[in-house]
Amino acid sequence: MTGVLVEPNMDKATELIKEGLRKHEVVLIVGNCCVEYLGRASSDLGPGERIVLIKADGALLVHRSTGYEPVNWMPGPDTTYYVRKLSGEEVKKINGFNGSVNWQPPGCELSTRVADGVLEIRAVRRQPKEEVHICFDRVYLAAALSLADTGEFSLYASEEDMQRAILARPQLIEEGFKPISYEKRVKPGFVDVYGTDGKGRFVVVEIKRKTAGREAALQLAKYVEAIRGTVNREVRGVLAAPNIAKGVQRLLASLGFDYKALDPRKCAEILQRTKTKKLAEYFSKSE
Amino acid sequence: MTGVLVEPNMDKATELIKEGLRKHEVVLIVGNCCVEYLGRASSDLGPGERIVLIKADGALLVHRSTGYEPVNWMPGPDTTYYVRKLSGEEVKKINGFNGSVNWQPPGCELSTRVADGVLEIRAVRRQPKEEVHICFDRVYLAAALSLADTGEFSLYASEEDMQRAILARPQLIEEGFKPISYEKRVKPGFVDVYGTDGKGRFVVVEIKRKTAGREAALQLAKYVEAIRGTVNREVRGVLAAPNIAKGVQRLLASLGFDYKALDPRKCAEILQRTKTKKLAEYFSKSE
DNA sequence: GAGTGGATTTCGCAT
DNA sequence: ATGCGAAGTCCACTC
Repeated sequence: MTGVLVEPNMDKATELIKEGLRKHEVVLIVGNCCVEYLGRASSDLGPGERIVLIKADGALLVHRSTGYEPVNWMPGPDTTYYVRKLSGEEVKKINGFNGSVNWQPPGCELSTRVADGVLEIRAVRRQPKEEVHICFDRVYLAAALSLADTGEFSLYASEEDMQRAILARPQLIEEGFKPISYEKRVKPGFVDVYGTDGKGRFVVVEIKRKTAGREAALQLAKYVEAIRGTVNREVRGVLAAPNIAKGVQRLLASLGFDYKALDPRKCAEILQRTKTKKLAEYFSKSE
Repeated sequence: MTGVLVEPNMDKATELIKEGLRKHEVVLIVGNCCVEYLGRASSDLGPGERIVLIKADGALLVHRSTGYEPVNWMPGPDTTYYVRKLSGEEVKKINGFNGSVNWQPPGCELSTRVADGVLEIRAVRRQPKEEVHICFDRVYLAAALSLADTGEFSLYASEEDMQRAILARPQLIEEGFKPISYEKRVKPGFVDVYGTDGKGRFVVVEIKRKTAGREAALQLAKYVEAIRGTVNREVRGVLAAPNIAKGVQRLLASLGFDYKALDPRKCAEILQRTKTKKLAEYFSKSE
């Protein structure tokens, strides 16, 4: 951690903030401010005490005292970009800053200035073109933080995880199910998982990691119809989801499709217990 | 502002945090921590230095050093709920805390405890059932903040605002344009604004608050076709948007429709300058 | 309470 | 760069 100032005067606060921004540290400001936004929309926020967070990648958040979302913000620059090394033809993908990189990111610019006891912070972004202006007339707390954070983040049971779990253990759908492909391209979109059942019929599996609603059933119908138009064999539809919205069960039945309860946490557990492959590795030589 | 502690020991930090939570203040913690989430999904976040923000309504955010989004979070309790007054039958809608309310919200519970020099914060939510656990082994900065924030937030130029601006000042579309109705029901959906031009032809206006893409032109085409099928008069289509995607201009021309540049900020300014009515008030006696 | 649609959505991946 | 789809989306509104 670098510096914390409590009830600083504007000059001291500005100095700390400028230095923190220059070093790409995380800057934290609590104070009385107004905020203006111009860009994808326009907004004005009258005076009030707020928390402003400027992150190492230039992301800026203005938080009020309630609510999950910031009242105003500027996303960080798009930190995924390619760098062609000067000493060769190697192309490298860089995600975000890694501390040693000390060149300006292409997307976002932060600047500060003080005039008449008012601290103004401007964040400007080029793509899309937008600006956030913050004016502080009081600063209660200012901090420039050098956060060391290498902890790994794991999220279990995303939709892709559920796909992987099904490919790793096809009987999650039903005994005899054999996957042929995943993300199969059809006219209306992509089929989550595609395979055959114990009787050789084609099976289209639509996965939802949350309660399956009407749109899931209709999406499945689109895919099944699309495939029926291209193959000369019976095609079944299976909706795999942790649960199913009230009434959609009947819609599904009227469409002639099946529902298979599939718990994402269980998928997460399966993926944790069993050796997992990447999706592509399940079909190294198939369509 | 209530209290700020820099490099406090765990007991002092805990005391401040507990007191801040009890008083529904905004609590800010910077330190080394692990985070676990259980609920709609599951996640684990290994050790690292982060910023934790707990807001007055119980919303909890765990921010890493980069990115717009918190790595873990708990939304505030659903703060829109109904209270039936004991002294009568009146039913009142309450949105969030207003400081004087000192009873626990029904949605979320926060608790803290210290064991072996580790500060643990637990946030539990009932609907949907989920939990966030944060364990700090180091705290660099802890603050309990009483933020006075009554500033009004205004966002300009939603699509509805643009509708209102057009109804208030029809010449934004073109001289001679006379609105007949808004949100007119037709088979495929709703026409944003519907009216006549200076030569008595019907005009269908499709509004986009952002760059109009291909889908906007096609949507307009659907509406125009639908109306052509029901009336025996010429029907024009006008796409009103701040700008138009490359190539869509030509699509629009080939469909025989017009494009009218319409800046949402200008709409916002018009609505600010002119006395505004609610949408319905423009057509108190028409369909 | 559940469902529907919008967002200054953000974020990631593919083309 | 653009476009598409998912998200622990959140959030406001309607039924």
